[in-house]
Amino acid sequence: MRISEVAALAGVGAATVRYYERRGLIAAAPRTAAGYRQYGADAARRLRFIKHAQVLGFSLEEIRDMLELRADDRVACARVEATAREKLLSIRQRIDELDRLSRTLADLVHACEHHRPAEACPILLSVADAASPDAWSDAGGTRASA
Amino acid sequence: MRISEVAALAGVGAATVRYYERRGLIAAAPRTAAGYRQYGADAARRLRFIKHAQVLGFSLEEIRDMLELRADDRVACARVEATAREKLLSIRQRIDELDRLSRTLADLVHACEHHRPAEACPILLSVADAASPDAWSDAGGTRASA
DNA sequence: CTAAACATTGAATCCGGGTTCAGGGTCAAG
DNA sequence: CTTGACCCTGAACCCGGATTCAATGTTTAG
Repeated sequence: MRISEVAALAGVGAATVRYYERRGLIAAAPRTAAGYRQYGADAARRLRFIKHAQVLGFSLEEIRDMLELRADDRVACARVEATAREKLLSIRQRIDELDRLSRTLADLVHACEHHRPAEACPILLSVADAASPDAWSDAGGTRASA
Repeated sequence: MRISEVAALAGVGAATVRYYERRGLIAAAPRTAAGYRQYGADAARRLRFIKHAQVLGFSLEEIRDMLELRADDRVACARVEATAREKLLSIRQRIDELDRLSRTLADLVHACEHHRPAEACPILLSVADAASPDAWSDAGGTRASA
């Protein structure tokens, strides 16, 4: 199939496929006599792998490295696992922090429910507790007119 | 204190502080006669809040929006609350996505634990094999944002 | 007084991850 | 044969988020 077909199957644009090729994430596709790239189903799978890995928080470079490990059979699994473990840790950490922030925010929204005047708005008074008390209550405005 | 001091307290570079000022994330600091920016502890707190929010995955623009809630002193509490609610929703969505990702990754890492040779690496199999990209497309497959 | 170590500015650069553009070829239908 | 959809290439551009540079001014310790 041609590039835009494989791209569509993977949910990316044709330009992105070429870009991945340049970046070494996918092999240079065989060409027709006219120079058109030709892809098989495997290419679509590989592209989907890349997208998935990206969604999981891997950078293109990390993904390329993982894909390259396929050549290096002996160590591959362990290295891939190590990379995945690292990502897992950082994702969990992120979840944790977001969770704390969401609880803080939820409390404040809840406290806000009685539509007070702005000077008494609990959010305005203390939203940033999760980060550090008072981060909001100074610097009287975000205006930065130079 | 001067710019590099406050920057150090927040764990960023002085250039970043100026950059944040330009971007409207922090107020323009008062200046000495010579034009040097002067900061108080509040500025450091605000910077730390920004860094923290960034780590949580908020863009500078989102962070600025959050901080601007404070700038609109006159606006009713209701508006503030609505914005906070929006943020809360997006945070929860984020948590949700990350949670799904972490479960997928954890499954894969777990499957990896017996240090198979690369031919059997579950992570690599998902790209190498026509058989089952499912490990990725099922658990992790819900679209990332939007 | 001098030199180091700060500060100022705007502009340029960098990185990641793409997208768009210009200026062509190719192919199938009518 | 022409039209329109597709493809090619390399280069330029975009965005977010900074960082670095150059040219110049200020502060401070010796």
